[in-house]
Amino acid sequence: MAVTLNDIARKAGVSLATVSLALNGSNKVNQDTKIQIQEIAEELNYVPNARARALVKKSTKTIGLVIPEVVNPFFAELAQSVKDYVRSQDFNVILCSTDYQSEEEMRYINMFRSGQVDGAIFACVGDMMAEHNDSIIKLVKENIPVIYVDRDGVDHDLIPVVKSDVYHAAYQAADYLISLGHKNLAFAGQSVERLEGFKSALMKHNLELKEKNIYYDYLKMEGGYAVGEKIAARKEKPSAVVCLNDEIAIGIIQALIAEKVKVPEEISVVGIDNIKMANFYNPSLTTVNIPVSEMGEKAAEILLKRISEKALSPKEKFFIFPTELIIRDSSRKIE
Amino acid sequence: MAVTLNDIARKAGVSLATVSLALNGSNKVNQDTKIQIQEIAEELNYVPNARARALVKKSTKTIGLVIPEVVNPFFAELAQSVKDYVRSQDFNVILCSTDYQSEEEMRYINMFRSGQVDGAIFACVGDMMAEHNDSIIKLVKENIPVIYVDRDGVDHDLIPVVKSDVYHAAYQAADYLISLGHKNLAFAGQSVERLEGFKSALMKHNLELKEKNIYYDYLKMEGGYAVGEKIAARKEKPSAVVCLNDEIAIGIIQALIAEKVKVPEEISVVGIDNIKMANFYNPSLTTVNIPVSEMGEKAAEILLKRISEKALSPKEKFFIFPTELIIRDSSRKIE
DNA sequence: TAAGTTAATTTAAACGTTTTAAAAGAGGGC
DNA sequence: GCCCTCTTTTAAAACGTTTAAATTAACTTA
Repeated sequence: MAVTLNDIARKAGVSLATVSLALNGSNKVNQDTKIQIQEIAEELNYVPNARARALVKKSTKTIGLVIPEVVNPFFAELAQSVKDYVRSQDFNVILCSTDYQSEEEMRYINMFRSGQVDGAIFACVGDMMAEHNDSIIKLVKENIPVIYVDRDGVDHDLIPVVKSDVYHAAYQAADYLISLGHKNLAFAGQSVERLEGFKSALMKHNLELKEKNIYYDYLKMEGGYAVGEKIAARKEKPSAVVCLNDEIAIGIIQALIAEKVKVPEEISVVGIDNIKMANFYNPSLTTVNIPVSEMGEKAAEILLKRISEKALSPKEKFFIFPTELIIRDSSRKIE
Repeated sequence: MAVTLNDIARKAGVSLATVSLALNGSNKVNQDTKIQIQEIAEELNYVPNARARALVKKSTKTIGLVIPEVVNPFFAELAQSVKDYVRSQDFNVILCSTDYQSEEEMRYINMFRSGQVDGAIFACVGDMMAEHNDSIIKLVKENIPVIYVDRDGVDHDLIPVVKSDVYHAAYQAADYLISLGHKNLAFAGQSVERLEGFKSALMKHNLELKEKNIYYDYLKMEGGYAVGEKIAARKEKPSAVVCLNDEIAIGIIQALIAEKVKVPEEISVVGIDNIKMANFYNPSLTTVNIPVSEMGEKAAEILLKRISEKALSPKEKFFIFPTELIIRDSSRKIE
């Protein structure tokens, strides 16, 4: 059986309270006793029982990280950076991937209410989870702080939001393509904010947006591939495509190439995110960088701060990160 | 404040024990009382306190998953499948990525000893962590079951191992290239088992292995790129390269293309793992599939079984998964 | 009607910590 | 020897569950 404070107390001939105090470095226990107790603890290979400690301290030193999926470079990087930061503060992270299932997110919210975590980060694309915002706010009111990362359509005093300016990112991508001479632009992916940014660039240059140039399809690489095939099949093709993210862009390019449409010679394709693979893809991908690691770190940082401060309403509410156009080989001037 | 069993008991006019029994569906509490209690619990929005429950049940319904990094498609997929399985059994997973740091793995082992998890999966490439095997075995003796996934150089009765036959995978890759007429093969990456498999294929066909054709370099995409540059700079180049994994293969191809060496026309490149990107890369990557999802699910399954059974020594020890050659566009017959 | 059964409920201990208030001990000054 | 102060130690409550054992009530049965 695992050794407890009691075992040490017996062996040292002192009370269990003294042992607890000693091992927690209290200065009201005698130096000699303290050292002796620490030695015995060492000798018995004592490790404090995290479950018992969690009960009395009302804290598990664990946070929940809710993301749609880990098998997605963007969220993987987010997870990595969140984990790195909280780990430096002796916290752990429970991996809560929902696979885009609304009920699964709800299950996590309930798990959080049970006190298994001290706080949580919700990162989510789209607003399919909007129905849960009320439950999440309840969570916060029950003193489980929450941070949103890039979650659309949310605005509540109790929940800080860390986000990048994806509206601007889409604008940058489109604006850049237009500056290369493109006039017939398409957009792929389902994101209100990004689509709006895209539109605003067209508007600024008095370009028309054709409805058939918008592909609202599903978001992964396979979905991108399907869109690429559709584009390749068109008689009169757009000369450039802005994609919701790099994965979709890669899917589209792959399909275009398979259908003998040359990228970037015939069609320029631009992504958003700047995942690592964007730089290693062939052709390397022009994209708009979203500083996801910095965002994850910031989210983790403010979450832990809120956990330790226990103040219900945060002082700052928005943390917006700038995006940056990264020009590579999947885009080029139109002849 | 959060509502407790006591609050419900008071409101229902029964003892706290009855409430506990009722909410846990015990059949020794009267139907009517049970229903009444459940209604009150519902009304008060009661959620059992996971910390208290963990203390008395000596279980957190949480496992630890130790991997080098999530930002790596292979481990991301492993994490996903492990999470999916344990979640179906109402368990959670703590994400323990070590970033290849030995001390970090040790910190996790200590965390596990504190009873924050009911069991753990250690997935690790290479044997850089061999120094910890003793500590891990201690963990198991303290009744925290452990499963290894693809961890080399380990053989202990208390620890089941889930692995793929990577020796054979490398053999398959090399054997296939040789069957295409290649005679001057290179190998990239640091893995004893895979290199041995590679060698055995050469041996079988009486091909010579040149020392300069082995690139022991570091394992990520950037490392692959560096190797690709070195190969491109050689006067007399190998005609085919077998890589430790797909990421390295992609890095190599990217460098070769950048240096105007055509893949597969001049050099065939074959990976191992069959990550999703292998199918979307350009050229699509010939590789050897490792069924990582199945492996993750199996590991999770036997871990949970061991947790529930509490038997120290497992019946079965090895779970080996077959690999499969996937032929795509990054390899071709030699002229 | 007393003893025996069964069903429903409660009491109380247990899990292993932390922490507060109180007790005990040590030393000093008078 | 007594009081005071300061340091060190301890007892005990608390955290919110689960659960074995004990109690109570209601009902059978001889």
